[in-house]
Amino acid sequence: MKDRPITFSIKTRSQKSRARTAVIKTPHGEIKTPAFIPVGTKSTVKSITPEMLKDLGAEAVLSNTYHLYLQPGPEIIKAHGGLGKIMNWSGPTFTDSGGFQAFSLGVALGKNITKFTSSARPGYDEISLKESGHKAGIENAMIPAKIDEEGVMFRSIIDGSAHYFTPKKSIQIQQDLGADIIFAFDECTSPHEPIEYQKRSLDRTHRWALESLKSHIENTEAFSRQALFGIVQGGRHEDLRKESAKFISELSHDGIEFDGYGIGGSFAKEDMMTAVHWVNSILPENKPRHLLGIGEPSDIIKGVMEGCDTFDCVMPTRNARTGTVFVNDNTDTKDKFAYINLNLKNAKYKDDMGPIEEGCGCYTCKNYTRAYMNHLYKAGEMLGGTLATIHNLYFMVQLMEKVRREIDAGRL
RNA sequence: GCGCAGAUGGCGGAGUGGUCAAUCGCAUCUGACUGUAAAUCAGACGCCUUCGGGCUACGUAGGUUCAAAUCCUACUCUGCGCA
Repeated sequence: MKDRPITFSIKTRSQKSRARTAVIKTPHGEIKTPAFIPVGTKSTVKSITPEMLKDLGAEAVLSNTYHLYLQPGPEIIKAHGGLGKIMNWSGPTFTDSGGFQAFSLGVALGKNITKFTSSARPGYDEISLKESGHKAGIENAMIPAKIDEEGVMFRSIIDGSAHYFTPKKSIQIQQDLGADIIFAFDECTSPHEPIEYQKRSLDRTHRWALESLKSHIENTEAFSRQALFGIVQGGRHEDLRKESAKFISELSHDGIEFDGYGIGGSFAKEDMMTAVHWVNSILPENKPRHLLGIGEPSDIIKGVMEGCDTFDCVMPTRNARTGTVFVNDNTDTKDKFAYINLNLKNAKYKDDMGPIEEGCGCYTCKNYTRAYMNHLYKAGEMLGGTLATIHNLYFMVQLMEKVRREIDAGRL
């Protein structure tokens, strides 16, 4: 394993938890970890420019293979010189493999299912599942993602055309897209699948991991400039999670292993960190661990303490567009990371002359009032989404900076 | 003044004898959002309720009918046309 495109240098290891601070060096710059990676699915972080993204302090962007494959197509991105070039983002980039879409466009579609279940409300999910699935009126034959042993048959969400994704295909597309860090093709299972299915799926994901690794190594040019992360699955089951962590961390081809690891899949919110704990007990410490699709600030803190280094999530950007912003809660003296959500569309903000968050250093808070934000949403003006996205991402950046400070100071 | 058309919930606008507290859209209020089919989606939206139901409503006032937002009469108002 020499001359890999990324390096991972640990700076501080916490004595109190599994947290660590480190730096991931990529061909396009450094990422100080723990870090939050904003999601720019279709090669744009929705509603903001790369300059805004840079100004608010973000260090990297994560895009999606499936979406970019369908539109504009990998050849167009390649012709521009890659993902970073086409979107005018000079920093590090990640691409997700499209494996998550096997879930989000498959069993989850239209059914109000997320990757989280709730063990606190047994039976609840099954009921809402049935009802909402019926309500969505999606015929089984029309489901836009169907999984078999070799890959996933996607029905384009744009024009209905059929596209078969295999691990090899996902990797080839990701090589064309040219992100610094790419992910193995996996299956994100629904939390509602029984253990038998989780088991079968895990075997499949493991086979796909090997194929992904082989496909990447085969392309020596791409291999030399792009790091590949393997993905651990296994749902909520201890044996499966541990088996997966062991398999993925030991997997090699021609003596070459993954450059880092993604932790994916479905959880119950209450025991997500238990699953992450099992996994990180096994994953090697000297490589970066990315917790896929997480999350909410409180979840990220837990993930950091369990030894995860990078995180991506649509929550800050999506919530911003739908009117919800994160605000630090300084009244909570016990939790230094306490925060609350404000829904700026609420009537109570229509004459609120204060900024989203008092003392916040973001562009939005320095220049605009809550009343203005409320007005923008009510009027359907897209600037509302833009300004709130700036605030929420700035919040995440500040949160991670604080997390790193706390770890370096030996307090986390 | 005459003729024609029309008056429905915050607004627009369906409904033309019972299944209408009244389709739908907008507005409003609230909630959701965790590897983005998401600048989206869901719920509430006359009043009261012990959530079974009860009450008041479709310009106003009468009338017909077992039953009226729907039919008849008068009135008020609005629009258009003619004087």
